[in-house]
Amino acid sequence: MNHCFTAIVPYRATPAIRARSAAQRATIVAAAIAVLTDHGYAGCSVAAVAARAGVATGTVYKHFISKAALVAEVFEQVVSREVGAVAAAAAVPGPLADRVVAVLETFARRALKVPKLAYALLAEPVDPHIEAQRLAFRRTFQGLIAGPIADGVAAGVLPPQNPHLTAAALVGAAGELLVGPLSVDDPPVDTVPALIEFTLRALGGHDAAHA
Amino acid sequence: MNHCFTAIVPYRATPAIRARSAAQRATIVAAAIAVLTDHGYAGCSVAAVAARAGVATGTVYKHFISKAALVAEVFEQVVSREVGAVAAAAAVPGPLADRVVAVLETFARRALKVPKLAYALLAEPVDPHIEAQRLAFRRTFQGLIAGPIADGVAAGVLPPQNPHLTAAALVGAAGELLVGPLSVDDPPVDTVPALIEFTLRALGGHDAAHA
DNA sequence: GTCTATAGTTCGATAGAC
DNA sequence: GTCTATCGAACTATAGAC
Repeated sequence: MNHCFTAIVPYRATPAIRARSAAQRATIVAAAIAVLTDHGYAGCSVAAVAARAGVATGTVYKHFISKAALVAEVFEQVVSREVGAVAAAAAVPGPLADRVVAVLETFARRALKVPKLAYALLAEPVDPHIEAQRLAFRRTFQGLIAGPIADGVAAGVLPPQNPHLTAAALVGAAGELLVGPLSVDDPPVDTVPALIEFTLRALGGHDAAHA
Repeated sequence: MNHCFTAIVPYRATPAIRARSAAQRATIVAAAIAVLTDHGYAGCSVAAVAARAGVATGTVYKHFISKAALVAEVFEQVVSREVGAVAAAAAVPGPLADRVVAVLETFARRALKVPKLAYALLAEPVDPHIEAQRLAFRRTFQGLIAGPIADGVAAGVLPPQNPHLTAAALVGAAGELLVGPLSVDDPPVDTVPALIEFTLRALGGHDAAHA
């Protein structure tokens, strides 16, 4: 009788083990978000993330093939969260121009609360692969505000314009406008009002919104 | 007497050699710009640049320590050229709002003429070091249009606004608005008019400009 | 998970300049 | 004659496909 048989029975993770592994993975991602929030991408070393998660550095690589893979998942989660928050703001009833403003205001206010994180997501130099995620992120945001703009144009409360182009311009404007304030320790208080004014003027709906 | 002295006289490049080397370096940079213009950053391999310059790949590394160093110089040259062109557009006399429009229109028209190159400079995922150059590039552009905006506000032809924030928003808007059109083969013809309309509305100077 | 393809980098040989 | 610039093939690492 050969007991190799038992030896070669492949390792099968029990549900408990699998759950533990998933929990550890989630802990690591959460730790990475925390580090990113506190110290930005520059301070987001694998060692720092591991320490924050209470695991060894090598453990991170049991769950992610590389730092880039970890960061990619972090970006995805954070972006999903932000998109959700912003989409909720877009769903409130009210004048169409105000919905667009609500989206951008929500986006900006949330960004200014976690400046390091927002800067990492918006502008901080990162690896090309993550850079590609940014492009997708922006496109998603554009989609969220192109709808209300198109409705506003159709309803005649906004002047004729290509909704997708205006949406792209507004997303770019919001991002770039935030980059400066996000880089300093004390973001100036007039950033959000400035963005709102800019948006209302750019939509051409300042008067229309009051109609 | 020891004739080692003559032997250890170090090699000193003659002016002719130095000029030749500088010319070759310039040739390589020009070739890199050409490749970037034709095929974007994705097609900008060292081998492709060397072939275009008519030199061997190894020769590139005699002038640049790495591909990143080459690309950094390429970016710097191209950006200088664009900044110069745009600064000239900003210098023409006329209503202040129109100067801002002229800057953005010049920027956009030039970009649309060399879409691959412009996309590489504006949005294509590149290495972090080059990414940092982009941030500086944008800040330079902001400076170019913040002046006329401030003048316009001071003169009362533009509504009250923080010129630097509006400038940042407009730069971001122009960049983001161009990303889409630059990615497709045939950029839509309405991109530049849309940018101009957007800019005039955002400045709040549509009426003021006609005054 | 392995394999292939591609791209950045390096290095020894050669040819030509001083 | 010595020394160096140039070449281009080889190496290595990484990314994407099966």
